[in-house]
Amino acid sequence: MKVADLTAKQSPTQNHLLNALPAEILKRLTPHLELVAMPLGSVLYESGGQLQHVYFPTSSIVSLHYVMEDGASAEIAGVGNEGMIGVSLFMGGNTTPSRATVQTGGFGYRALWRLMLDEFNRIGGRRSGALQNLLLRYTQALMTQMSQTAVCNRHHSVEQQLCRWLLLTLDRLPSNELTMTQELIASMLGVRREGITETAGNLQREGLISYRRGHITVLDRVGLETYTCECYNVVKKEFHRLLRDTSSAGCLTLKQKMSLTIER
Amino acid sequence: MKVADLTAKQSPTQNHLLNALPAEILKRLTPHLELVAMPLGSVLYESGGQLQHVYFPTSSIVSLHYVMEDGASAEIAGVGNEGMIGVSLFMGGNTTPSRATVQTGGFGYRALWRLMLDEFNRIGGRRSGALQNLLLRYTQALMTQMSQTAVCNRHHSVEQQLCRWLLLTLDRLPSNELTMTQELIASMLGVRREGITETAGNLQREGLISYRRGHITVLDRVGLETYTCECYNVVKKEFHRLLRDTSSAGCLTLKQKMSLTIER
DNA sequence: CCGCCTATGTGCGCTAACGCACACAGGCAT
DNA sequence: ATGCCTGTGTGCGTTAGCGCACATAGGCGG
Repeated sequence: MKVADLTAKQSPTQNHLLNALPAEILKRLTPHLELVAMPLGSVLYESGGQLQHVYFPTSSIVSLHYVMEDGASAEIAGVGNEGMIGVSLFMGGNTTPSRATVQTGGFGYRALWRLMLDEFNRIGGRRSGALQNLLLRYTQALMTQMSQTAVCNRHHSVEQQLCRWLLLTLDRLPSNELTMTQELIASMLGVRREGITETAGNLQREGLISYRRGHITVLDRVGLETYTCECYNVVKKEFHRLLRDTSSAGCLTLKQKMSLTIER
Repeated sequence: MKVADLTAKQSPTQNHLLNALPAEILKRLTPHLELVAMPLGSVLYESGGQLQHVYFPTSSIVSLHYVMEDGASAEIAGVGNEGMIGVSLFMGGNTTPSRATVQTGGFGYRALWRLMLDEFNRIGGRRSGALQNLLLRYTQALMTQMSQTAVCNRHHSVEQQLCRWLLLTLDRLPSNELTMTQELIASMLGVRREGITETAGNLQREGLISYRRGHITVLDRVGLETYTCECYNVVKKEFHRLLRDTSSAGCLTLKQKMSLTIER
């Protein structure tokens, strides 16, 4: 598939948050949404840097992570087509101590901060605006993800964490294949690369995944769910509860994913 | 000091958030703020439970933590006189997967959720209301704390984490003494009790703290700061940046704390 | 088709933290 | 003053994950 094909198929509604907006607001916003390529590794925000744009990924996945003084890092949360990068704008802080890096290359839409902020504070027919309402709910979902990351980091094994991470990433992608080196996964989870090699090897031996140099294919999603810790489900449920109307749009269902696997 | 003395001295302005509100709003709110005792161990919210009140601690400290299926737990963030319990109300979720438990007994003010929500959505003279603005900034500070907890859990030693935790707790208290068993600290950090015994023993040997059955006194605050990881400072700075005007009110300065130590 | 860069596999020894099993001791209730 | 409960000290063996040092192998560019 060529890049032209990919961009041709892009639409703001592929981002679940944008898709969940009332038609009126989306219409008002659309002319100001800029489609941008988000290549692997590009840094959307540096720690402490001022926000220029708010990003709505469609086919890309972004990792919010903190880089320590000694260079080690740890992911705090991930953001895909279910979410948005730039919550701190609406919270009033405009910047965060964490960094936002593209973890899976793809596309997304962005809008200038001023525009989004105005819309956030705009008053609809009754009390607060629909955008504000939606984004605040998303913020809470994001907080749940952060919390659960903290819990998971404390108590769960690398294997459990890898499964959680694979599942969360998978849920943001249209297919069963992640383009992702073990090195990169390791740096996301904040563990050794060898640790990932080992656990991924186990999962492959168990027939749950298969991989080749930088590509991981999930073969048995349900199996992964039994290997992961409760953290995955906590996050998943909370996203669903808070963003019901938006949680399935444009995303393949489990069934569709399974059939994709079989085709392969 | 008797309980009567303690309650007599209570005022909503001892909570930094309340204190930072414009006089007009605080005046409107005050009649609806109920002073409540918050004894050690009491549960303000159960995981998934509906919020009835929003709490503003004055002399108490509350721990937001997640309890796992196997009973183990981990703290996600702490809330003292700098903050508020019940952010999820404003975010629109009304409930969270985590639990809120009083970790240091004391007092606080609470208000019925309906009232707070109305005030949150009330429109001031210009764009959004002052309460909304303040609480959103607090929410971001809370997110920073959660994020840093995740990072710290991943990369730092028990000793570093204990120092961080002691400092964060100390910053919320009027004196240099924490009333706190090692068992409780361990359950907050999600580590073994023996691990705390050992580390606390080291810190005592180094002359940084001294303790006796359930009471820890910080002797050398600056020393602790050199032992802790960067996480403490990240959280501290971010709180200060986001809530400048509120960050010192009612709180003893370092100097005052040191002199308290010397008096002792 | 070849070479090379980069990703992955594997094997050490090492350490922090765990789990468990006690021994001891402070301080509140009687 | 005397118990006794609860908090603290200590000493094991065990283990997950680390750090390092390589060996191998996939697959892209020439």
